[in-house]
Amino acid sequence: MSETTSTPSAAETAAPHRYTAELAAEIESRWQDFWEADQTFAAPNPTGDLAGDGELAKPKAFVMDMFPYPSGAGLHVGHPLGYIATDVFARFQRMTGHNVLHTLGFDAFGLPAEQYAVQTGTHPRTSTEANIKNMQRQLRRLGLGHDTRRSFATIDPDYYKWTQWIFLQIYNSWYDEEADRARPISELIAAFADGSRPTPGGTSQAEGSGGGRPWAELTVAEREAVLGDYRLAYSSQSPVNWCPGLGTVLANEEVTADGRSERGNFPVFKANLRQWMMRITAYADRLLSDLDALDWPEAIKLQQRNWIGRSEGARVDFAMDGRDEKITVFTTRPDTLFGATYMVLAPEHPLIDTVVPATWPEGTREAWTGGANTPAEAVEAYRKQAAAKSDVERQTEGKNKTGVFSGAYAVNPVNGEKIPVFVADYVLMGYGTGAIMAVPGQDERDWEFATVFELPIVRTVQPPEGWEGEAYTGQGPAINSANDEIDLNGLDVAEAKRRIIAYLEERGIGEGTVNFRLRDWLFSRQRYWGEPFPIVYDEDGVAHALPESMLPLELPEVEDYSPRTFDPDDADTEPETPLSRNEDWVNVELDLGDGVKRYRRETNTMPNWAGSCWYELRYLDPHNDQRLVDPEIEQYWMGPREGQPHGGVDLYVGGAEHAVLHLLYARFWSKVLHDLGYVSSVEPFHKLFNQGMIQAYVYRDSRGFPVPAAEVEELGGQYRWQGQPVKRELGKMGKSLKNAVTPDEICAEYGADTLRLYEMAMGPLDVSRPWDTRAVVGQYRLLQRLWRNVVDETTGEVTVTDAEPDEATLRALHKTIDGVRGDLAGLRFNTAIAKITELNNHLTKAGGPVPRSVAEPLVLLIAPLAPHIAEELWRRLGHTGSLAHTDLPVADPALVQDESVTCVVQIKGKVKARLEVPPTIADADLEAQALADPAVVAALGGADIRKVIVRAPKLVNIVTG
RNA sequence: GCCCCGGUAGCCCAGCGGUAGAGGCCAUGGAUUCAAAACCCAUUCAGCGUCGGUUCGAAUCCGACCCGGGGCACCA
Repeated sequence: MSETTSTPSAAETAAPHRYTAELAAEIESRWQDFWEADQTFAAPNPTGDLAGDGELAKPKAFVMDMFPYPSGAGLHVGHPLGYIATDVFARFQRMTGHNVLHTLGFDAFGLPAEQYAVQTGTHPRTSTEANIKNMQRQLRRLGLGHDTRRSFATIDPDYYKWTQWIFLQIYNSWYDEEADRARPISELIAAFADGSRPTPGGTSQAEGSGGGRPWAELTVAEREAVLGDYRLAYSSQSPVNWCPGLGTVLANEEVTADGRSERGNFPVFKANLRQWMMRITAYADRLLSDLDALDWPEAIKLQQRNWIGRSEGARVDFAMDGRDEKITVFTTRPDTLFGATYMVLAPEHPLIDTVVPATWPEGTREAWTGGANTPAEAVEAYRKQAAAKSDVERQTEGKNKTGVFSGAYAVNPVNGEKIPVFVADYVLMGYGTGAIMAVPGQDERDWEFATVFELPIVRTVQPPEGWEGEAYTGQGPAINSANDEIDLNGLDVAEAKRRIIAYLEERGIGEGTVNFRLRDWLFSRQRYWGEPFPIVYDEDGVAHALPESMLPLELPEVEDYSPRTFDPDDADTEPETPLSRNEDWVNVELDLGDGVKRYRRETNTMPNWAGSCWYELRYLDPHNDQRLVDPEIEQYWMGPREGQPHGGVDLYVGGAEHAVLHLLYARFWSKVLHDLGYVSSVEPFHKLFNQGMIQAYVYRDSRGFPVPAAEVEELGGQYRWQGQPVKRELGKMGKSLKNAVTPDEICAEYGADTLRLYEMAMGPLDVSRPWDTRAVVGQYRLLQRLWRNVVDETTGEVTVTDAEPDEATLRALHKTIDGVRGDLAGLRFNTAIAKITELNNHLTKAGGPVPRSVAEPLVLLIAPLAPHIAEELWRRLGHTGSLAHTDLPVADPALVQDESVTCVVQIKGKVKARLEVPPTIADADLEAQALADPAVVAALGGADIRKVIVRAPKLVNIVTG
């Protein structure tokens, strides 16, 4: 050991009891151990294995984070921002008389975990569990007050047993439109069986159908086909998003606007595949209307509303010219029906094949034929071309309208005009009916198409005077809209819609209707690392649900768990499920109630959203092996109550990137579980808060490559790395940008309390801001001054006195108490810290020993933010046990105001004098005092006073004539 | 193109009709030290993105525009 390290430094000699990083580390690990041993944060349930000793007299508070993927990269300082915030809030709630449930689990299935496992060549479970351990270590070091008894990971068989169980409930349910809720499928079967509900005929999209025959006469396969059209989870053959680069299909929500996978940014193609779907569309209306009573950021509500995309309009039937078929369209502008001069079918529209004539009709324009000899050839060529295009290509080709004439004509039902039917890819099969009536006069897209193909344009809404634009989509009186039976001319848009809908309904050729953009949720993935479906197929290919007794259906151990991925740009590929490679697992003999038979297992797995769709419920009752959650416990923590009509978690904090995906899916599952009577809450999350992102500077060299940010030096506004100039930009924090800062580093340098304070003090929680390691020291200094206000750095003795604080200190304390309570309740942690700092600075400046009656409330106030140092000081101040459940001080309203306030006297808005006055001064007294002030008299110079505005006690404004 | 959110000191941010500043960083000066770091004390720095309007009074309310960030985007 060298001399320099063995000899204590002068500072250590002078102040051996100073709050240093070493002392902070010692205090922090000691209190973390104490909390764990003491189970300080264990929240009692009303009943069950986690029930407490007595009555749960306190109001509850259920605080939650969006749980993390256990990434192999470990945490950087941006990750725990939300976890610290919820911990501060939870601790605050605990100190204001609440029974607080706060814990954290892990969302450990899914693509990221699997990809990481593939990269590192280890089994997903091995790497995932190691990552979870590492993350738990990092998080524990931050002093998060979690009820660790309630933590779990979605990959735990005890957990995913219930994920599978919920899937079965959804599978075994249907949506009763009349009752407007989900009901068990058994009730539907009973209704079919006793004839109280007729079996549907011929509408099934599945092979075979009931065809309206009595239920008793249907085969098992036929019955299943009928039920498949009702089940809330069903398998169907339909166009889905196929992503060869990921080797799996994706939900619409996982595909970006430019047709790429949200994860990995690979191209996505349309492919017709049999996949599992969730009938989320049945809940479209409720998902929309229930948003209103939620305490969510407006931006998120708006995104959900847009995604659900409710639009009111009408269905209208157009008869085909000379044929029996009709084309049904959806339009939001039935009032413009007289202006419909052509129609368009989506390339995938099933009617195309039947309506295309053998030859081009007389007089077909060359430009409409796409150069083909027959309509069939033209359509076939166009469909091929459209199918080969990825959504990316459709996007990059912009809004140039393409299409081809089908050779068929339809008839406009209100004016009898023969109008041509086109096939064009600007109409999407997935929206409305996949067919439109085109009204170029009032629709920009139709106008463009009509221009390209020289189709007639009829305005049916009078544009305003001086209108020089093309399609007019605004309000105005109807024109050119009358026949012998109806006259819309002169009516405004809304009234014209009403009249025409009534007209269409009378004649049975249309009806007012509501259409949604939302589509059913594609629920199967061709991956290994997900929940297996509890479904098997018999020898006829009929699906059967596994009974609850066979759950959990565990993932088999396989040699090769990696997904089959393809050339990302090769649309002509098909997914292959990893589980299908395992014949021993796939082929089973089971007794499902009618003797032992051979079955094949479903080899798809569930998407990673499945596990996060209901985890809030499992936190409540994590060890229950009889039900997913005890109803009494669910009612206690999440049930509807005053101000929370739909129930739900009291505070849910997470990133805004889950605005649609996770939050929409979780809401959907909540509603199903509610309808089926398993939970009392209708919504999972009452209050949602989106935290901002911690950004970081990225420094790039002349080639544009990131250089290690920690090694960059700043010289007079210039940034240099190893002598060479580098450019600075603001970006995300991460290993690849060489700017990651880890919580471990900051904890080692300053301690967890400093890190917590810094992250909370950087700015409002919902705002993104750049990380600045140099600035962290500011919060460290605060803690050092706080420590020094209580503990003598030289002797380690507690220095507080029993003397009464002076008036100014007392008022400062109560103002701080008042302000901090309000700020913590409102998640304004940055201003709460500023107020605590202000009080602490006041005490530092006052010098001398701090009165106990000030030091103790100060320690309590900072406890939610910097819990370790607060616990330590509280202990040194003579208290036993933890302060975690001690009540925060309450401000005396009489002491919240200053003794005197400065009143500003303005003349015509300009400050001319200042007066020290009591805060309770009356308007008249203040006015008199202001007018008598020598400076004011001088400034007035005898001018006429027109008006005096008094806002006691802060302001007097004199307006002169 | 449409819809949100935001532009206040060199930087991060308070203030959201009434004195432009709560807090922190940085910088500078002082104190301390044999010296330095740390700690302590003090100070500098903006007229609130731009232009109009409302008002006795606007950073704050309203309108238009500019800049930055986010979302949506052939959805009939």
